[in-house]
Amino acid sequence: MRVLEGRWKMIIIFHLFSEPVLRFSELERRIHGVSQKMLSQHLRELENDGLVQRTVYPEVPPKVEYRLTEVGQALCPALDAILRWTELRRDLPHAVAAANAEQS
Amino acid sequence: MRVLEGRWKMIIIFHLFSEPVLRFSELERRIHGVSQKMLSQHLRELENDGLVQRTVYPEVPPKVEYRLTEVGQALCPALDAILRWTELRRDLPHAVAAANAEQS
DNA sequence: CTGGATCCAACGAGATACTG
DNA sequence: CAGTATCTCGTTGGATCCAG
Repeated sequence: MRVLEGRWKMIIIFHLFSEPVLRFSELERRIHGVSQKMLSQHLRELENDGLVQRTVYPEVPPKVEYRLTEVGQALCPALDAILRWTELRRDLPHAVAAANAEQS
Repeated sequence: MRVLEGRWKMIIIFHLFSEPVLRFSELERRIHGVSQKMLSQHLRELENDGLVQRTVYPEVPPKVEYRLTEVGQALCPALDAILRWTELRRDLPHAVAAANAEQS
């Protein structure tokens, strides 16, 4: 379960979910604020954990594609559920604040 | 979404999911390896984020109960999906390893 | 274009001791 | 019982420079 730990991992997977094949620079552009180091590091970890497949095309200039593996795709329903939860959360933050206020 | 970041947060929520009301020491016993510091710190953060409700009984000895808020409970389907995914992952780690081996 | 290497700051997390 | 206070250390993450 610690496979998902890391500032950008879920975000990377989200992007590879909505856009099945992405190159390094495309991910970099889509994920605002990520550094090259963190992107490649997280991609390597996700690859080692079997969530992401890395395909290298021996060309000049180099071209590398990333896509989710079968296991990675199996995660999508779960991440979708989390995404929907975050949206739900924004819909009723007042109830939360009110409950906390009452409590104290 | 960073609300869930932290080594023990998901685990805490899992326990409050299967056992709706737990005291501090009960959580401490159930979560193997957590320190008091991390437990109370994560519980405070979860409380501030509106996922966990903290109830103090002004008794001697002190008694504090933790339970999920409505928002916290809404997370359970998502966490369940993740849990099921981790189990699925253990069922086909061979396919992953094989794919990696072929790739390289 | 796709990174690797290096350095550094900030944060997370554990161990330990102490308290109302 | 339910924490807080420190200290320390390892890890994470960012910036920058370099390379095939």
